[in-house]
Amino acid sequence: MARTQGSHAEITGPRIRAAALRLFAQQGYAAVSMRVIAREVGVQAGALYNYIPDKQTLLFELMRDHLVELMEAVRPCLDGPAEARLEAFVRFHIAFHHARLDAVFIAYMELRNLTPDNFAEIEGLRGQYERLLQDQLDMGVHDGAFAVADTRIASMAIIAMLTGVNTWFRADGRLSLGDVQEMYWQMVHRMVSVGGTVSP
Amino acid sequence: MARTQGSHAEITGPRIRAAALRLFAQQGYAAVSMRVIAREVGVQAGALYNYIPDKQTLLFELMRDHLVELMEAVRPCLDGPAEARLEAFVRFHIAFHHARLDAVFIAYMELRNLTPDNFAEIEGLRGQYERLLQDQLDMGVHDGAFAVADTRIASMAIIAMLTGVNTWFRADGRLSLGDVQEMYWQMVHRMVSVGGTVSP
DNA sequence: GTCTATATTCTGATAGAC
DNA sequence: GTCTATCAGAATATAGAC
Repeated sequence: MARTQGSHAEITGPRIRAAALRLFAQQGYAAVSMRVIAREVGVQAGALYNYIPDKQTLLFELMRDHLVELMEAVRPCLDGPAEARLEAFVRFHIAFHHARLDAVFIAYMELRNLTPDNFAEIEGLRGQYERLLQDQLDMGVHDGAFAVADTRIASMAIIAMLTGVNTWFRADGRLSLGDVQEMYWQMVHRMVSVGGTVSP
Repeated sequence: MARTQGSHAEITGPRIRAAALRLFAQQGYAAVSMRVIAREVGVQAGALYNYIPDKQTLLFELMRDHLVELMEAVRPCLDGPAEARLEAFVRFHIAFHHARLDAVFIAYMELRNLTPDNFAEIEGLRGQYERLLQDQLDMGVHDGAFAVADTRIASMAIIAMLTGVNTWFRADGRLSLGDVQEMYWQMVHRMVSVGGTVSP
């Protein structure tokens, strides 16, 4: 039997998430009403509740899905010699985050709008990613490939520096994404190199 | 003649700003109502409008005052040889921002809640501060004190790295603020030094 | 699966008494 | 300078028709 007219289960769910992602990033979670999300999708506000239990869960799942995808995508960067792994991580972080401006923005800016339980889960995922970089630095120091006074501080500094690219880089500017990846890798390389020297 | 009972003009204004600063930082501008601010101060919502024209202006002035204070406080860091100026800037940025967690948070997170005119003014002030660091790097490169491929990129990277301290550093942790200032200066020093070498 | 209608609470801002 | 009362509208979420 044909589907009831006006029924679009397979596409409405993803469209709600896509609209919420963009609107939350542009205006903020608290400033975006369920009615505005519904209008963007082309349904009435009540229909949203066929797909999401409430607004809070919608926010939480957007953040969780982003971080889970990040953790899966970073895996290929963890093979090879220490310096190659770090370079791969730097280039990956910049490219992955540039391709997901809205999700990155939300994952950083809307933490305070999560319930305590949801906040704990998101912070756990973020901590795993930060720990990943710290482990890379620890192994490089152990190998003698890197010289870093405090790998926890260095990993936080590097992640902040790389994520900061999203605040100013636009693909139509004077630099390509490849230019930016190259320059950031040079800066990170200098930061962690033994004796402050970088071999050519 | 004695002041009307219940009248506290001199202290209510600053208390409104202090309460708004803290609440906006904790919950976000859009999530904080005028009634909640008023309750925090200990007055009724209507009384707030003796001190501020509207909620938007309250947010704008908090951000503007923070950035104006930042621009004034950074001035003493701009004297001396290139390397000393950069070290002073690094230490200053970390200390100044650590002492103003709420204002820094708001100045970064609530930009999207400003009207276009107010946004332009705030972005102008932030741009002045970023340009200040870039000028320092330019002068150091010109002197031969620094080797930096792109001073604009390097200044954005350094500011993001330094501001990121606010996301994880707490004074009761394993490191003192002085420890952190020292380690970040070492990392920045390595990043900008000629030939990637750092003299002892 | 989507609609309309609704319950309940809250919102920013103003008017006028004191 | 602060209060109370109020306006006009928006918020999240639910109920029940189709």
